[in-house]
Amino acid sequence: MSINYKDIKSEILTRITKGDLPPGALVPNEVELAESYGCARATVNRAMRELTDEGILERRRKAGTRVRMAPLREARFSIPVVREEIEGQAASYGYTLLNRQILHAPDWLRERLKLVVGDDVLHLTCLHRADNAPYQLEDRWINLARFPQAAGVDFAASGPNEWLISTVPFSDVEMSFGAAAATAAQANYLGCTTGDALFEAERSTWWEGRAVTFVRLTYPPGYRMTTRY
Amino acid sequence: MSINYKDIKSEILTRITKGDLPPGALVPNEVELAESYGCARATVNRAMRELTDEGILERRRKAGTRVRMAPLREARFSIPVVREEIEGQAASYGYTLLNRQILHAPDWLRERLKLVVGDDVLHLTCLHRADNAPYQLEDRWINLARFPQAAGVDFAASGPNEWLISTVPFSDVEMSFGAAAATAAQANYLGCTTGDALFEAERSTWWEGRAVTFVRLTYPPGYRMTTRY
DNA sequence: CTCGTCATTATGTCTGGACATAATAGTTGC
DNA sequence: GCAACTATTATGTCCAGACATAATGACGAG
Repeated sequence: MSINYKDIKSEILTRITKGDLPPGALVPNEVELAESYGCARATVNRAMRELTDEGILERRRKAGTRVRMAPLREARFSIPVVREEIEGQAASYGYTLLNRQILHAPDWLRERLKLVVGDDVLHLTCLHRADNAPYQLEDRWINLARFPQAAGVDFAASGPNEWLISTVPFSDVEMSFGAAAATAAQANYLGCTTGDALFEAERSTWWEGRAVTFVRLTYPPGYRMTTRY
Repeated sequence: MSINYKDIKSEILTRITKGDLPPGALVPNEVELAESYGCARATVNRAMRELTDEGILERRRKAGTRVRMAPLREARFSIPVVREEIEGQAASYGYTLLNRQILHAPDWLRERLKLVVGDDVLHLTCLHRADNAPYQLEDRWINLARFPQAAGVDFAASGPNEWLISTVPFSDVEMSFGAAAATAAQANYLGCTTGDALFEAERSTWWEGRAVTFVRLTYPPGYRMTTRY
């Protein structure tokens, strides 16, 4: 029953929360800690490295390890595939493709995705339902200049989300959340009133410096996106 | 110039995105990989462990390592202290305490924070401004049964956020985002019209199983919370 | 055929050593 | 006093080996 890197993590964490190691304080160096815990430096190193990844500590070569001034608290949350999200709530999943067309990228999209004039995009509008009630309105734009094969896929049966996830890689993502008043079209599909406050999530995805897709997800009034950590 | 665990990570990642290792595929075991890369198993282990943490792989003892079916797409973002967020945009930060009172926790709060009937809470309402324009309306509730010292702090000069961060530890957090129509009071403080669509973030915090604080942050129309990864 | 037992296997972690690298602090030259 | 070098120091990474642990799959008893 020897010392575990997890024990060291929680021991250090206790010292911090007890005020023994206030924000900004210098944590003993790895060699000293290893000696005092009676373990190898690698073990201490792992504990400290993870605490650093978690935003609790701050490390600089030669300068040493310090407790972060304002502990960088990171919210993480997974963005599930809608279908899984709905089925996870023991509700039945429904999907409808509302609209599909190929067109030149509009100006605002060109700017967002850094596209070139004349690039074609596939524009899809889909509605996802949970137990038959509108759950999410998906406004999807796929860069055909990058993924021409998307033009040949039939999105009538399953959403572009699922196709993209299994076939298109990505490396850079920008997400943003906000609120907007429902347009007449949105209100119609989501079963609410024009002007209602809707929660909106947008995601842009790139691969090797080139745009893959942009999507705007809109939810009915009252929807909340929740995460725990 | 030997092999780095980062090289292994990106090599595996390339194999995945190239379709060489499709979702669900079994990745060679650590011993084999170590041999083929000509490095120690510990190095391969670290690469695989990090890819697992990042949601790319899935590992089970004896069963081996597999590429995740639906790569767990995680948005991570740090929740900055408002002041730092504003000053980071090269804007001047302004703060006003609008309201402060001690009262019994209302029912909805008791339920949310799992409080006991009769527990006192400190209720604060504050406005944060960027270049004098309303930036964030903070509706803060602090559990006095847990942190009685909060009652003695003067929040006139700086926000409860900063005090909490530097003095109160927490271990469990639940965050949620949504949209809501502006109430008359919110519209007044945020300089918008009643009924406008506002972006709302809520955060509940616990430490050692007991509630620390609950806060609801409301932003003026048009605000977007953005993250990159 | 089903249930429990046990060997096998891949990952999880630790050791004690090594060299690499970044950043500081001290020293030297101007 | 200032700038450029240099030694020192703490972290970053690696290695080769070891034992721990969880989960599977095969085997045997009922």
